[in-house]
Amino acid sequence: MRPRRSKPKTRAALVDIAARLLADEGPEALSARRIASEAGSSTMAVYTNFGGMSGLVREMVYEGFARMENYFSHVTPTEDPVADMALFGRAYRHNALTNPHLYAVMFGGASLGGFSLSAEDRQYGRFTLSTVVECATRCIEAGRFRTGDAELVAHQLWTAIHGLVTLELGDYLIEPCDADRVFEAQLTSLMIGVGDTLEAATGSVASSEARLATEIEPAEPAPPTERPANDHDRTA
Amino acid sequence: MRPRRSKPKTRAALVDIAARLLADEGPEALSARRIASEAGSSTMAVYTNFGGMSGLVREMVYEGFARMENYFSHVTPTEDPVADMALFGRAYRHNALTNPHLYAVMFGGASLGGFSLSAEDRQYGRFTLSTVVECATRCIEAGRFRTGDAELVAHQLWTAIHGLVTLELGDYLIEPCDADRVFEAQLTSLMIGVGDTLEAATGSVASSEARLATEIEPAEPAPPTERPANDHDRTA
DNA sequence: GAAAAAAAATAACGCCGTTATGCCATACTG
DNA sequence: CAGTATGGCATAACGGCGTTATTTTTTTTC
Repeated sequence: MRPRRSKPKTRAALVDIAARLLADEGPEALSARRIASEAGSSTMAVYTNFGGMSGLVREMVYEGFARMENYFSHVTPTEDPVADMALFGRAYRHNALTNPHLYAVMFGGASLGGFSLSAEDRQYGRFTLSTVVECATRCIEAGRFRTGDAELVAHQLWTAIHGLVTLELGDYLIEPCDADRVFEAQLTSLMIGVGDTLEAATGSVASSEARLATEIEPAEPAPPTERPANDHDRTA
Repeated sequence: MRPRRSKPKTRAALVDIAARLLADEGPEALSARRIASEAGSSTMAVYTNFGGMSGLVREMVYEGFARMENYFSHVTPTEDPVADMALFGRAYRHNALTNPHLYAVMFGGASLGGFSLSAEDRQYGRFTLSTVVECATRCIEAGRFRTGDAELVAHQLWTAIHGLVTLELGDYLIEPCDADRVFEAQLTSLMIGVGDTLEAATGSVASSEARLATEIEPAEPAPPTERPANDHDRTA
């Protein structure tokens, strides 16, 4: 005798409300009581649907990586792989600046009362890097990048841009070295650092700038992911 | 009639206990109640001495930057400024890995219940970069770095290494691209990116590795800063 | 010694995540 | 169609948090 199934409205409503609270008011507004109150339900709904706040936060993280992946999917490969790579960097930063609180949660920079992500959660989004690795491979094959390890190159670019974005979101980068300046200089330096020439890198980075507005920024926020609903797997 | 002055023991004791709790158990153990309990006093001590938890956290941040500056001060300039610069990178990472929770608090990566740092606090440690800027100037004067803006170069190196360290502390960097590998590759790439040659950068980065163990790691944790005691300036 | 004033103790307020309990709608079974 | 078990959800409670109003204690100065 299989009993009542939770009406799927509740779960989606909780996710939507949590996402809105996170985006509008930041991580401090993400409380089970607040979310339940706005959903017109009790805090128990959070526990039956997600096993606790951690589960709901994990859902947000998945959503965050889905958005990032959506932006990445709009980087169309061209015959200038280094420009494509620079565009990945711009897309990464654009995603972080568009969803700053979500980005902070994804990479632990958020003030989440106490619940933390599991190791599995942290590694969840690393698959997103696979497109970047492919692009790095094309850069190497084109003779633009020196190193033979595309995955290593992707990690170097990722960690560098992540650091800049993190400090930018934390308001650590101010004039005269504001985030825009450091970012542009860093993009070029990174390409040179892994093997490109000054001239080629400068050109490719410059050409990637226009593509941000045409290819990446118009990307809509991606449909509400509708994940396979892995309820009840509460974290430690 | 000037009244009772707080016996200075209490203030120092609170800072010491908080620092120990942060180092041993992480940011989640940093509660006014817990600290007061371990100090054998009431939570009010936190408010009279620091104006609240934010004030005490700010004190930790100052301590954190003092430790970083202490490590930086052990980077002795040599005739290979690029090796010196690489050593700054190693010192930065060493400091972060030695005081991981403290580093997380300094740059907002910590789960602090809700209290955040003021803009002033965030900019406090940027003076620490001045030694790095000087080193960048020497690199430029030596013809090793291309760009003329030493401050910009310092920011590029800082944000890149910060990103790597942040992801390393969050356990985001796993095999085969573990933190050590990415860090070593990144050090060299960064130097090349800002103008050094592959050969020169490789040599300087390699030579900086031995200096970490001899110059930086032996540096003791720096004396308990004994700051000018700016009590009562509670943050918003 | 007395008085003033700041530090610290006590206890309370309103948050938080979490959970034990119980109701009740639902979806199987017969 | 009726009965029943089962899982979602509301209620209310527990312990912990930062913070604060109130009171007590201690020190300094006259």
